[in-house]
Amino acid sequence: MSKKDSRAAAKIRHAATKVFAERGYHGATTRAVADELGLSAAALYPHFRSKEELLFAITVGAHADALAELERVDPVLASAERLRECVRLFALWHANNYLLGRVAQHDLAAMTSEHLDVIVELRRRTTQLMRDVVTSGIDDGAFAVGDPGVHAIALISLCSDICRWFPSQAYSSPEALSELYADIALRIVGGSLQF
Amino acid sequence: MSKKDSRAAAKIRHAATKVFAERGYHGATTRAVADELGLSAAALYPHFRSKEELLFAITVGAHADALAELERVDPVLASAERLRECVRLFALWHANNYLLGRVAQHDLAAMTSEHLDVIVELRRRTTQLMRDVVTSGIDDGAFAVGDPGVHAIALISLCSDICRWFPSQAYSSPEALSELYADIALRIVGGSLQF
DNA sequence: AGAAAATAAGCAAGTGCTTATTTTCTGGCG
DNA sequence: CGCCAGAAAATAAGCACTTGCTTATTTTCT
Repeated sequence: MSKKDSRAAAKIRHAATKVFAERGYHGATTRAVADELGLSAAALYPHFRSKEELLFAITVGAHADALAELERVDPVLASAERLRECVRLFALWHANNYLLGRVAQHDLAAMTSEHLDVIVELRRRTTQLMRDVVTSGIDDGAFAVGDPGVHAIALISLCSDICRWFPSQAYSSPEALSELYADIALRIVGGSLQF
Repeated sequence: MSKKDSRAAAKIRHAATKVFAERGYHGATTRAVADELGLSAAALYPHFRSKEELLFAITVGAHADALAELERVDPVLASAERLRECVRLFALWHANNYLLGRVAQHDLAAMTSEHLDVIVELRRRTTQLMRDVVTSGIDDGAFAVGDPGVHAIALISLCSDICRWFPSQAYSSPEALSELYADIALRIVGGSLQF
């Protein structure tokens, strides 16, 4: 509960993120998480009531962080610049936090339905925000596509899949990659700025 | 071993695909797979030596099928048409076989390293083929991007992520979706046919 | 009757989690 | 500074349950 306690909890979350990302939630044991910190398995339980609560803490944090990146982007920017910045930051987050992203996307089915509801709502807001950006670009003529929904999904697929393959030998700089992805995003929606 | 045996094995693979897709490999039990067919858990073992071999059979089949779709596309087509067809068929496979795709992408870490090697090779060939398509389009001036590697990854991300969210209420037709994705693919590489 | 298939029963190992106990830390006082 | 009471944290041990898989037996089919 104190500041010390929350730092201990953060260390456990970090270790669990690594272990869950490597083996999957069900494939990872509480003993393996504790081993990562040199603790016994029982040491986790003063901080998290169960393994599933630990997963939820990781997952909700990751989704909230990624959404916060999108929400940082100023909505009064011109459509093309707004989309570019959204995709750049969203891709950047997934490259910088690829272990977190893997856990957050991979183990949704392992959560209680109450916890899953919280995650689904965060994902809904993420998709909605990306769709709004595409829609306003279509409305003001900056983008040249018909269906904002499918293009928003495509943009999110593109970025969130980064954490599956990143880093690779050829692409190990999060910043360079996210600039490339911002270019790709503008082409996906038929943006005209780069022509 | 006989025809009857391989049909029984196919039924087990199909049931396991559903159960593995729902709960993940480690979250699924051999008893749950057998229950899906109304069999006892022991009935799986004449057909597959272990749960992991069952996973491998599913995973290698899925990856080989998806790669076969790409290899069906005639390499002498014009670059834009070739890419469009590759993405259309690859996206179509992932929409039509989303359960298979989930298992094939989700549980790689649960396999033995010998089995994983086989999968990695199939994925390497898939990525290589997509990169070749992009590269030849750049070479003959049909596409207007600099880095074929990152664009091939983007195209594969786009298609393979379909099996994570498909179907949704708004997008439930594999054919319509894959046509849309073929359009998106051409824009990603700066193709000029659609302008 | 004889072959093929599936089963019931169960084993050894591993799971999440609990609890009684020990260790470690903290801060005031001689 | 040393020391020790009280609190906080971590542990060892283990419980109840589930796991993948095996084997001796029964059932099913021709």
